[in-house]
Amino acid sequence: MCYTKVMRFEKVYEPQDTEAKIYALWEASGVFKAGGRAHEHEIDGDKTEAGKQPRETWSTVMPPPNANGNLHIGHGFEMGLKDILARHYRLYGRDVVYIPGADHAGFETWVVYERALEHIDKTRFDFSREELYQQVWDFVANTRHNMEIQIRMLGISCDWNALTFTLDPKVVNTVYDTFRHLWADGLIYRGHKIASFCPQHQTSFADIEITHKEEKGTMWDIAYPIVGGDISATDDIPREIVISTTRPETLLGDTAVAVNPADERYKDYIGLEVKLPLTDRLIPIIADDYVDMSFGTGAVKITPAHDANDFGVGERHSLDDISVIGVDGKMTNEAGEAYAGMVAAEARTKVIEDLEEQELLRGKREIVHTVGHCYKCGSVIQPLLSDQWFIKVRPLAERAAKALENDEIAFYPQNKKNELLAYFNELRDWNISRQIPWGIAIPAFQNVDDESDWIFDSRVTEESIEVDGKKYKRDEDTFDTWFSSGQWPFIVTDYPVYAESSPEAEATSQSLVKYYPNSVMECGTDLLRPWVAKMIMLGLYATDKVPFKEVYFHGMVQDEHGKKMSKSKGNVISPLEVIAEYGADAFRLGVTMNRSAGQAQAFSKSSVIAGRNLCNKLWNMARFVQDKVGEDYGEDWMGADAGNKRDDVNIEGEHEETPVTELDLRNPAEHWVVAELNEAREELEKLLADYRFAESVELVYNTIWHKVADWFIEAEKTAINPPVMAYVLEQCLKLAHPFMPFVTETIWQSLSWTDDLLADEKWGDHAIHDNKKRAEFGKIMKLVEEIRFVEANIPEHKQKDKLIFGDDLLIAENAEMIRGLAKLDEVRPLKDKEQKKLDDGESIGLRLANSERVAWLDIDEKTIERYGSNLRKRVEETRGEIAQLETRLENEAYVAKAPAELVEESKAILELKRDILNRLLRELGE
RNA sequence: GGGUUGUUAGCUCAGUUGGCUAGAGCAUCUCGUUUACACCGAGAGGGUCGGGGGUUCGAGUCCCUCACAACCCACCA
Repeated sequence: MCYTKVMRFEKVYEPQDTEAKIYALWEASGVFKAGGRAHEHEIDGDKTEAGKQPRETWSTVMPPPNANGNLHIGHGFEMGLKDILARHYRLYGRDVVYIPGADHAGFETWVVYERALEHIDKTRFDFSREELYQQVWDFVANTRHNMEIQIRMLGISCDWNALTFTLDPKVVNTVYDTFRHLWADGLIYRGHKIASFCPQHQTSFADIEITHKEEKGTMWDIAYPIVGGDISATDDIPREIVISTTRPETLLGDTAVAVNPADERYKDYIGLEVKLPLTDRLIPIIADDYVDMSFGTGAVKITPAHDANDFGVGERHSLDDISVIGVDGKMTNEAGEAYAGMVAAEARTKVIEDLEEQELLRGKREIVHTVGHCYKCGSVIQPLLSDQWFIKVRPLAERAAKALENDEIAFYPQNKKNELLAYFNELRDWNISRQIPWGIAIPAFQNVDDESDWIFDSRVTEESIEVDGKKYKRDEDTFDTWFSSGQWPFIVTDYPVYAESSPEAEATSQSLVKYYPNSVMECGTDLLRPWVAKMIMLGLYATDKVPFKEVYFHGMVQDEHGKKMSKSKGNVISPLEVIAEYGADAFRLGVTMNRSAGQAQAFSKSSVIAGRNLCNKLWNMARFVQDKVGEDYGEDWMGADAGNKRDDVNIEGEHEETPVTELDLRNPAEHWVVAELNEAREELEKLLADYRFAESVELVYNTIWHKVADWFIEAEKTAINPPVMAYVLEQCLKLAHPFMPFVTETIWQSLSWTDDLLADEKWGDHAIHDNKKRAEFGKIMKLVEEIRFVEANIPEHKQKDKLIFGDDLLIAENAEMIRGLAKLDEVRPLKDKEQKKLDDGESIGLRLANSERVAWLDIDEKTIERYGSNLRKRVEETRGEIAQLETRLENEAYVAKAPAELVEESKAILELKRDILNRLLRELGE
């Protein structure tokens, strides 16, 4: 492995020039592999060696992005967040794995392929399942690795060796295992019931795949003539029953009319028969509680084959079901000659016309109702009676709910737990079969002589098989993609399922078993129900464990104006375009800043710009440090040939960074910066443990820019101390690396004294500071700020001032630093004659009163007067603050009830403010 | 019809358990070529925290209520 020094410090950081090279470096090194490079060289040694404890693991899996698609901004966000965590925990020496995935995207890809078929005037029905599968496979082959390249562009530190494709054999095998176990446990059944069909795609959907939209529609009142019965005896009761419907075409499949048993209006009708309009059939009038008396006419047509509720009614009353609409959305032969072959919408018009002709239409009104649509093509969903595979979901959902109630999984934000609980509590049986060929074939075969005889068999490539002398025909359906991806965490870690063998027995050196359950699942709120819920249910079922210990939901990234991004609106922002313009680090920072868990928020370009600026700032800081430290820096501990050694991996584990033990902190600024960096690191650890990403970015930004660059580097310019500068830079790079990996690594590779990879660095020991010295720098900062304030507030004041100090050791010891920071002409002690003037009560300049220092700026009286008005403003402010504090402390209830420290603090601040006021007044000569 | 979340500076958003002067980035204004950085430095302006009420010594934060917005769920024909 060769890390040739290819990087040079250009004036401006150009991410486009280096990102790909840096990623290649990482990937080749093996740092992203499960456990990192620890097992490859001696850093952590052999785990079996006595005394060595296995490192604590940290793991996460990627929601597999569509293998053939392009990453969208949500992917970039989600992967960026996980990458922050992965890199962060590597820095802490954890045994980390971030497992990538690639999704065959069953339905999505199928839709695209079907469209391509249309172009060559073919349909799916022209081919066998195998042919179609192979064709789709070839169709997507050339774009198969599209998104993998894009993940690299984002700098994601995932273990490519662990990459799992959703059609990999191990996925299929485990999915079959699960299916078989569910079957054996009686949780799989072949359901003859209403399923939601998309007539365009000719497949059924799960409830969750249907989008409901409010739409205007028409409700028709239709008269069904009553046949027979003795109701004719009374003339005032009409010989018809009027029902209301929005879907008159389904009337052809009616097998009853229902009324509420408690409905006085229809009491006498129950048990009678009506003639179903447009047909010759007689259907009964039945009573069922399901009917809402207050809605419409209080009488409902019952079409068991085309409405889920009606199906239920039909079951209760043993009604026939007649399918009048087929899977293609067209009327079937059952609908009668006049309608067969028409699409449902046409049939509706014709039915209305025919009813009108027969004078059976009694009313018509416009209403707004909700209609289910295909989430992909927008077609109106047809509820059709069909045979599908279902999972009895109650036992799974109840177990999952219990795990949630027992807090086995922590949720960020917390309220998502309740949302999920509500979902588990209302979840109904899950249709897991799909009528598309691109997916995992369902391993089930049906006895050709006995429709009800289904067997499990994984020989899905055989169209028919023979078992015990009986011939079986395979099911042509495939699994719902969520059924397989719901098993993702234990599939990708090869975790032994159904307790067939112990996890310990399975664990080999290459095994990822120890990474299950995952430390965290991080994904968008949109995946709560379709994915996270399924993973919890199936994870518990297959492994007896929750699949992850914590779940973090990020909110959806909207466009710059807070609108949902969608292709149809044309407001989609591509992460790749952002990266091309600003770099991957800037993208990652920008998208992470200003966000909180679970909250949908607008994409903010200005945040990306802020991120870009930070990269540049850090870059230039590094250039400066390298320049001051010199090319030879580090030779004394790396050996004289250090410069040449850069060309090889430093596998001897020698010092690759500034040895902390050799650090000699020489001035207050150095003590201060060391303390600030130590605190930032501790704070960062806490923030990330709570998944407070935005605040973490802010912390890093603020530390690097407003602490290290603005104060430490500026202070250091007056007294260069190479080891400390180098150390501070290294700490900054480590602090920032999880958030902006490319620029920090590029810098690491460009510095003369660092070696190996920043991505494989650990937080080592940190330097020790002296608190008193640190506090001194705080005082120096206050003084400098006051000087800057004074100078900025004197109109037309351009000269460089001198600072004169009296009996003030702090200024005396740090005169040069203060001069540099405040851009003063000179900092010098009081001269005798000035002391005399002071003794005589004369002015020697502007007394700096706000910072508790004995010091003056040599400004003449006229200038001081000009400054006076500003000073008076400050006096007023201070008086206001004092008044506020006094009022608070005079409030007996406050003093009695507020915590003692708070009261003490208030008192202390009051003292300080009074002191400041006195000085200000003195400055003004009042 | 139910449920959830939100409404804080011009814009995009932070603000964990109520604690005193509400923060950041970007934008704006003034000044500044100074040993890295104009993708820069120094300084400044800008908020009655959606309206109203309540609890509390103290409310952006808790409670009630109203308004508006977004999202999710739902079998009303």
